[in-house]
Amino acid sequence: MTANDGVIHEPRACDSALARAFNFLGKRWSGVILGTLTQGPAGFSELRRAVTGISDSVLSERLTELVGAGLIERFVHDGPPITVEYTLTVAGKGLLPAMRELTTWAECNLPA
Amino acid sequence: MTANDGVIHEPRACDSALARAFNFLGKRWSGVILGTLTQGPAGFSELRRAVTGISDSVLSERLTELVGAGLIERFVHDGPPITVEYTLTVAGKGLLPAMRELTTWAECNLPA
DNA sequence: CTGTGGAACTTGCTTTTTACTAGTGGCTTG
DNA sequence: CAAGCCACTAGTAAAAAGCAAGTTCCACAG
Repeated sequence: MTANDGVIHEPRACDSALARAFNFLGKRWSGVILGTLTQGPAGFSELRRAVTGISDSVLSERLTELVGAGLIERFVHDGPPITVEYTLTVAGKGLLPAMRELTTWAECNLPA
Repeated sequence: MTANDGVIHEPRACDSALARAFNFLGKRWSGVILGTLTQGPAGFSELRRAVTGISDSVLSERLTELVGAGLIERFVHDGPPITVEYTLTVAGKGLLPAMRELTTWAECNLPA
């Protein structure tokens, strides 16, 4: 160690912010749920239908997580016909541009 | 069915392109691997160090998948000291803008 | 030439996540 | 009041991820 003191081969880490993002998005279904919600609020069954393939329990779990993370909100409208509505929070809406980028990318680069 | 023929309450599906994107990105680690590779090519061990927490077997699997999907390429430089290098393909590089969006979003909305 | 160590994986086994039913309680519809 | 939708919760089985070790090829130290 003669000349390059201090510059100890930084091991090239992935951006920690990106890593944090993929703590949520890297979980199966989260991205699609968020993506669906970008089109507007939805109820539980509506989401289940939109996110083809997901099961009730996992949807419930993912929603709880995302609410906990502050990306979506859960509103209970008690009618009498009590309904639940999930919407994006401000933080969640911030994902819109990224989602759009992702969508256009997928359209060009991922054949169906 | 009198006036609204054809407009049968479309069940609001998530954009299929987005869903396709999350077929890859929705898997644990894929996003971070791709994100690391946006900073330049890397070898296996380099990736293992960059993607903190991933195991060898999963990294190997993810890389194979991503190669198969055409997002990254695997080059074998046989020296004698034979080394392998993973780089983004053109399709993979197309993810850059989306990644950037995601990173800035995470910086603002996801506290460490 | 023996020993240490890195690169790039693969294999085998355990633990965590997901998925697949079912079931609950409130409320509407016929 | 039976049948059905909504929003979930519970229980269990299958799939994925994690962990630890082993492998081959090579380089460098002693």
